[in-house]
Amino acid sequence: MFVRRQTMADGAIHDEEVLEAPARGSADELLDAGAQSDLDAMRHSTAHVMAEAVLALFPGTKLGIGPAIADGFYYDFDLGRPFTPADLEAIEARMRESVAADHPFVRREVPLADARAVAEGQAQAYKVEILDDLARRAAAAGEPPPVTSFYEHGTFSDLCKGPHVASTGRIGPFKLLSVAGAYWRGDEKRPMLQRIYGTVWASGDDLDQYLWRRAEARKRDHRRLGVALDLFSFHDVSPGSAFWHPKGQTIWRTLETAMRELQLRRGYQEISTPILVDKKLWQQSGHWDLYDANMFRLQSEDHDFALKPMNCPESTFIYRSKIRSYRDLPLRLNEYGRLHRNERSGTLSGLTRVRQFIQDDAHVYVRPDQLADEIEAMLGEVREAYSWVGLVPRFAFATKPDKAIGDPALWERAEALVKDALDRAGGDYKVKPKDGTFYAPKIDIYIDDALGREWQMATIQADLTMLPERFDLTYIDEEGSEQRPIAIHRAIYGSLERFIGILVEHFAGAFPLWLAPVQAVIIPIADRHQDPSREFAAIMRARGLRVEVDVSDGRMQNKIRVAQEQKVPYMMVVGDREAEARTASPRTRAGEQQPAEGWEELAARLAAETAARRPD
RNA sequence: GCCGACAUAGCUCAGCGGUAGAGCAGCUGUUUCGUAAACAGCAGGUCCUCGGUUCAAAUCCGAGUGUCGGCUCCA
Repeated sequence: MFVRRQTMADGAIHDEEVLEAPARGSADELLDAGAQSDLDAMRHSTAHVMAEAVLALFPGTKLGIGPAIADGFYYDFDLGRPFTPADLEAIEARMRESVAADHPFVRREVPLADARAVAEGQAQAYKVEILDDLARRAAAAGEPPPVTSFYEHGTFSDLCKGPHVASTGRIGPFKLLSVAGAYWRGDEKRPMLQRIYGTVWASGDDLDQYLWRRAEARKRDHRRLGVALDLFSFHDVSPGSAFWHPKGQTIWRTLETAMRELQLRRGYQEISTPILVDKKLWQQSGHWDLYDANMFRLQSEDHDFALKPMNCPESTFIYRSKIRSYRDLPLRLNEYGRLHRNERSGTLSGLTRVRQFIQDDAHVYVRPDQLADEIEAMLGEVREAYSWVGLVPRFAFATKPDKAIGDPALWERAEALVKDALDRAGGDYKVKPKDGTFYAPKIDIYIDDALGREWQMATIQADLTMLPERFDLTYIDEEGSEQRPIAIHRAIYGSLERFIGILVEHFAGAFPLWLAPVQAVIIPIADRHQDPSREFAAIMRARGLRVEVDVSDGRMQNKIRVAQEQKVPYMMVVGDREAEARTASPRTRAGEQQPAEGWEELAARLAAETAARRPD
């Protein structure tokens, strides 16, 4: 499944696992020895077999690392040139030979110094570096150099903590998937290696199912469906920025309207602030130093400006436009501001990674004693909004990163308050150390979509530093003295672009009635049914429904097919019977035929369904 | 940004040194039809851009632009 692996904790624990791992054993025994699953062990073993094949076919290749990952494995190689598709086929064939030969995996423990000598002898520079790192880490912890382990199968041997399956014959059906460049240790200043990705499963059925899931994910790809459903497009005149077509914009406005309704109920007030902002603001906020690489800058009349990458600093101008009393708080200011972030060209991707986007952003200024209640209420906002589209949020608590501004004491206080709110809201959450923003600890909200893929969506940040301190925000308390408010930054959909992209894939383009850009298509059978159809459409539109009449020259069957392909929730055929009786029997896009109803009743029923914002 | 691949009609794609093709969509005509494709005809292209090689370039080479797969899973 598309489950994201947890990142491992520190290295010391792994060293213990290494020492306890048996020299040989069944996959189950090895599992007991510390692998997350026998599947992981098998995936790791497959990576070894791939490395064996690569070394056999391309002697002198330097090995990077080759871990198991979600759904498969990879191995990084340095052979001085990229792999070709033909290389992959040859490697795969060579791997099958190794699997057929059923070589046992043998574990051998070697003192670190000896291992280093071996790796150096084989000119495996990356392995030498790994060993040196291990030695350095042990030294830093005041421990003796650890004993390392090698796993051998056939003539191949690789530095590896294990565990592995008993022999290469235990490796299930596999397939090499792709090659990609990958920097050594993810660092763009280091050499670029060639990474081969592969997948391996316990059974042929599992492999087929995985490949089917990949194919299904491709079919649901919002970039494909966005074109097919006429929602949006991208053009090289503005890379990373969507052009919204009428239907996509309808989805957008519908989501926005729903959120505005929620915000009104929760006491938010909407503001709007400029996009083009003087450098001095960004210097004051800290963005100029810490967010520099992500800002688009421009100059005019000797002034430096930047397009805003975030709305937050400007909202403080509205806060400070008058003296605030403790009675004014919480002050909830929301803004649908257009943001620009200069993402590196190679990272742009459809609607999920863009340079220009709009968030359903808000900044809520609270007294410290109000923070936990407010955050708890926001978690409720998230649950409500996500229920409209059938998503269930999960929460993660992200703490202070290394690159941060502000007084450490304030950070400590902010983290304690956020944690308190999370605990009070109940439910599980995981902790992501050092994953906060440079100005605030935060709660990140994740969902799993219909294909089980995890996405990061909303965020709630408790800021005691950037806005309150740097912009000197105050309120007057009961005693008449000045106090600092806390600023909560919060977005629920997050970026509307990204949210819609995820929804397209989640629903495979079949949006629920309340969100569908066209909610119903009325299909006249013959030309004489066009006027009655228009009359019916007018009744539907009077109820606020988004309805089209298909007056094209096609046959009814074809019109149904087109509406099906456009994933329109309801189709209403109008022929002699319907025109006469002023009724319609809706056909759903699931192919279900509903009983005939009068035009007025049907319009009222669909309008009520729309207002309910149900996710199905 | 870096590595690799790709870029042909609105869409999906074929053609891979010798004057540009299909299906769908579009337009026109015929058809007026009961719940997933009526029939016929027509039109549609600086083959991403710029430069080079060649008698000849969509095709080969180079540069640029954009898109896609990655660069975050740490023996």
